[in-house]
Amino acid sequence: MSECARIAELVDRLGRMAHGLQYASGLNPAQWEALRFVARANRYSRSPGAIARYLGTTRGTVSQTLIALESKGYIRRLRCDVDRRALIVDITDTGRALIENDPLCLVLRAADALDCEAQSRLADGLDGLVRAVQAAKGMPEFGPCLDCIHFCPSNEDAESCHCALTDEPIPAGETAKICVEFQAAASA
Amino acid sequence: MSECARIAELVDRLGRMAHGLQYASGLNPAQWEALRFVARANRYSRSPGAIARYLGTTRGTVSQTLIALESKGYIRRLRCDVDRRALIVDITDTGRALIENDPLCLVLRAADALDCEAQSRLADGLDGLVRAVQAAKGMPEFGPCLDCIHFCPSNEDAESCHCALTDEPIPAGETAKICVEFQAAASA
DNA sequence: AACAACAATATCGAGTCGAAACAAAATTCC
DNA sequence: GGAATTTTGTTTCGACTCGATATTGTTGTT
Repeated sequence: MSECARIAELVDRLGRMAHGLQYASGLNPAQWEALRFVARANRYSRSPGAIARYLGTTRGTVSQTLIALESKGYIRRLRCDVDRRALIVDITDTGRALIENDPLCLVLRAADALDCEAQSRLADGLDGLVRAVQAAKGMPEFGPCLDCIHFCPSNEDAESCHCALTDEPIPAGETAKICVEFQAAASA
Repeated sequence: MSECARIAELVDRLGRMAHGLQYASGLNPAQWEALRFVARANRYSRSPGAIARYLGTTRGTVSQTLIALESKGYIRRLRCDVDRRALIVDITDTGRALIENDPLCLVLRAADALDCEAQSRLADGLDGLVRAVQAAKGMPEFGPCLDCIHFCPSNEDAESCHCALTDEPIPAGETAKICVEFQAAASA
């Protein structure tokens, strides 16, 4: 069997395992994935539509996933003042506490056992795969402001970076969060 | 962010992508995964129970998945003569043809773009992850007869290997198939 | 100001999932 | 040999997913 076929099989297997692990704490995989995203996305990206694009699913499905998460008390859905069609999703304290018990931490701990060198090689390999498939299927990229082409770091003060797209300042705590509008900057 | 957390995130993302890709040709992810397994498993491992263990799901779910696959004409379910509770699942010619269009081949082609060295490092890294998580969750391993502790290669003739567990001969075409009873042989 | 085009989300029906209850066949234990 | 136990697959049920359609809000044009 070629190395490629082995990789495809392992990806399949790992995906299935990750899927199974995420039936935990009364949530299902889609709910865990949405909650995780909400915890890591910046305020422009916490809408049902953006979540759907990130998860590669439909807005209808996300709508129901979020209703389920809200009824369990892990998120809040607030009507946006500027655009009254839109919803802004926020994680609650209970939700943040739940994330601490993320079932995928098991994968994380498994990765922890590898040596440093192997870790970064594995991460790079995975990253290449993800990018290649994303490109092949025309999926959006998503990434943190820090690595985005629209990110303008401030010269004077790390507190006052801003986004060239929205022309708004980016609070210090938000620069590492995921954004819908992400476009990879030039270098790797 | 630590390298480990990046790995966990990429695994999550890759899993979600694989999930989404598998809504294709009128099947869903569970059906693709079951069909793929049936195509690769030896005759002792093509039962609903074994499929459930492989996929990390329940027998009830697999039962329904198989009924769906049979109604679409991709598999057959035959009552076993020896144990009349058991079913043996067989892939049909239509099913075999469908597998040629496996949506996960996209991942395979993405892996193809990597250079040889990177491929085997990625495969080894993934393999380590899969094993670690399997061990942590007490999941069964699954593997081909060739790498199994019960496999007895024949001295005289490659045609007549046999299994020390069932004490039956293993046809030549079956030695690379996946088995429920798999136990990894000593060396890596 | 009216109207059309567009965008964000909600709703609905068909199909699926996991868990638990169930039935049938095989095995174990007296 | 026969009752209890285990194993195997199915059925049922409530919750969820998916994709299509409907609803509601926004924006641009005349």
